[in-house]
Amino acid sequence: MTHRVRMADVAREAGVSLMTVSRVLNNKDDVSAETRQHVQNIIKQLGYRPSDIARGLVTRRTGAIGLVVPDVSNPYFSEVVRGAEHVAYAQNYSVLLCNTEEDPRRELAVLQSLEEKRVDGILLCSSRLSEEELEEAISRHPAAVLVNRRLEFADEQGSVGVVTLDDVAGGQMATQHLLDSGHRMIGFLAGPPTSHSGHGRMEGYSIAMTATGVTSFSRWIKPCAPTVEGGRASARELLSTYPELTALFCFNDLVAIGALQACGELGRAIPDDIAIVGFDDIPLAALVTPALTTCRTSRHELGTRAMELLLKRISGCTEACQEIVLPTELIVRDSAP
Amino acid sequence: MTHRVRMADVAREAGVSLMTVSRVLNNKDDVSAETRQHVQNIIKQLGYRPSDIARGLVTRRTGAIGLVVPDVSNPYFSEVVRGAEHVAYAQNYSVLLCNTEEDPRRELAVLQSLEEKRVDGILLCSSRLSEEELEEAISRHPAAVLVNRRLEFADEQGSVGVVTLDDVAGGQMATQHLLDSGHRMIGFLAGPPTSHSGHGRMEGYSIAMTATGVTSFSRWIKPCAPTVEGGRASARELLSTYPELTALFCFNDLVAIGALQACGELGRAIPDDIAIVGFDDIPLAALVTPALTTCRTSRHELGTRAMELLLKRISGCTEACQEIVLPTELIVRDSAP
DNA sequence: AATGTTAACGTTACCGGTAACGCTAACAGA
DNA sequence: TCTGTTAGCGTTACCGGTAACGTTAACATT
Repeated sequence: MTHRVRMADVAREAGVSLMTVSRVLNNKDDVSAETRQHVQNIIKQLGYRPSDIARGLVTRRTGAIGLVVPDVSNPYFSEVVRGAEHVAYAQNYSVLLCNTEEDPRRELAVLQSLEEKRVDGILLCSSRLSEEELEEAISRHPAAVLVNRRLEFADEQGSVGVVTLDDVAGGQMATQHLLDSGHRMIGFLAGPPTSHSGHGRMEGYSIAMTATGVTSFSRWIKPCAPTVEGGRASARELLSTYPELTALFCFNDLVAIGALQACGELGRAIPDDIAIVGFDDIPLAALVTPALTTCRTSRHELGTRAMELLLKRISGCTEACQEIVLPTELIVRDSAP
Repeated sequence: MTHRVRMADVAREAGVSLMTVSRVLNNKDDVSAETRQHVQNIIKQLGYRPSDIARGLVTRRTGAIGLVVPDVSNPYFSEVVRGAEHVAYAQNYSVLLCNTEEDPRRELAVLQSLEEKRVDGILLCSSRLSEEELEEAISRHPAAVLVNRRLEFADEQGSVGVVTLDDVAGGQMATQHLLDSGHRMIGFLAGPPTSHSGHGRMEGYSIAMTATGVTSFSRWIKPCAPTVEGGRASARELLSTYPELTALFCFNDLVAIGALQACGELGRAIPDDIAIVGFDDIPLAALVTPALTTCRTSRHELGTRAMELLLKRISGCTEACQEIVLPTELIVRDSAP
């Protein structure tokens, strides 16, 4: 291979100017049908591929979206990614996937790198940045949408789009389900203290408990790592300290599965001794024994809606393109019938 | 925001030439320490970010890798992605993630788009393309590594890197484990007929069976979709047709879990009536009841090794940069003790 | 006939960087 | 004193496209 074929080669070979080739490539008018066909033949014959780089330099648009997630291998985010990717592809955008590996410094580095790549917009999932860092980062990008995180002080009107789950309603629904079954001593394995979703779910839990007249439940709230092991360890501790608990509401399904294991080890039968409710309805939730009662969240829809919102904002929509809150759905299975 | 700040702005503000700014940005010599510091101050003050687009146009390198997978939300691939992404990031490459959604036409489209993006190389996982299409696509890219797929006719020496699992050894090991436990009537749920991995695992199965003197086992081989539901349906059929089977070796863990469910429905106890072995050791494998005996494949390592190989090839390594075969490891749990 | 109009194409000036030189002053060595 | 070397910086020509104009010939209009 001596030289990559470029537009000038096509133009020379076809006996036309650069602009005619450009017009053919971009399906513009002002080209006769025969010339167009002829140029297309030459393009195919030469195996020419236009350079998005050169095009991007002059058009100031890259057709690329930066998609930032804490961890692709987390099934939660990988489904979000898939949804987002699907929508982007359908509208001829490409996706630059960036893992932060849950590291805020890396998140900042990644956001800077996306700036240098001149992406047309960013989709930022579950950002771990501080309010200031986040605002700064967003302001430096032409368009941005946050998933599962909101800005407290949205100082500039509509400077960013937001897509979240209705965690409060979800937490309330899950807790109410347990309350309706007669439970009153309900513990909450709250997930990471920094998680915004966790706070929302806790708020829903509190609302339901308070509304039913249960008080002094705050000692039954225990933070934990959002993993099977985290749930197992914290459930053991919580159930040992407060053996009177008859139910557990868990930050997510992984934690709930850990709680399942802990109950097994402590000889507490599910759901007879302890009822358990998770969150997310990951595929695993239906497969464990007993199957998990949980709040379903459509992660795929989270991704699609967020990407749709972002592309709209890139196209200039500012009103009615700011916030979307997705509902959750209670899925009743064996762990809390 | 009137105008994005560019290098010329920095140069003017700092009272130096463009090249001096460029040298500072790229950490080159021939700049005095004080000038360097001064320019860096101006850069920070102006919030300047160099344009990878413009840089890419002149250097002919983008620092981007195209990563093509059938489905990110498949936990198998999402771990490969994570491994690959980690290595790329560590070497200052960025990753363009592309989902083919298991569609060969979309795979072709994605590969063409990556050409236009002028990526420095591609990492292609479990390609569903035909031999010819694959060769063509690879030849059009500056560097390429295949994962879980090999070219039959590697006509050009070292035109592509390959990273695969030792499916044959894995299949043999899994089958041998069952044989060692005294089983002779061992069925094989083979996965999709088009899967290269499936073929390898079947070969390992055949070798072990034949070596132990078991013959006419080919009727016990049944293809199936690589999913829980696929495994369940095929296991039901296979066990109904050949109730004499005492063990099942499964294409992957999802299929094995489906088989688990089928056995439950048919009233066959595991492992007493039927022993089951899966493949991959996905996180779920340890969590189902009974826990799955399976062949562990390090998907993360598949990703890291493949990306390392690709980056080496991009750097010009052609010898000793062609093929890597990763071993598998038998993980014995309750489903086939 | 003179003057629009329009379809179909070509010219040129960038987009924002870097490579490859060129230049200059200061200092060393012969 | 003259030449060579080197540190430190500047000039210029691209990289491969597109936007914004020109241009031209054919035809319609007045």
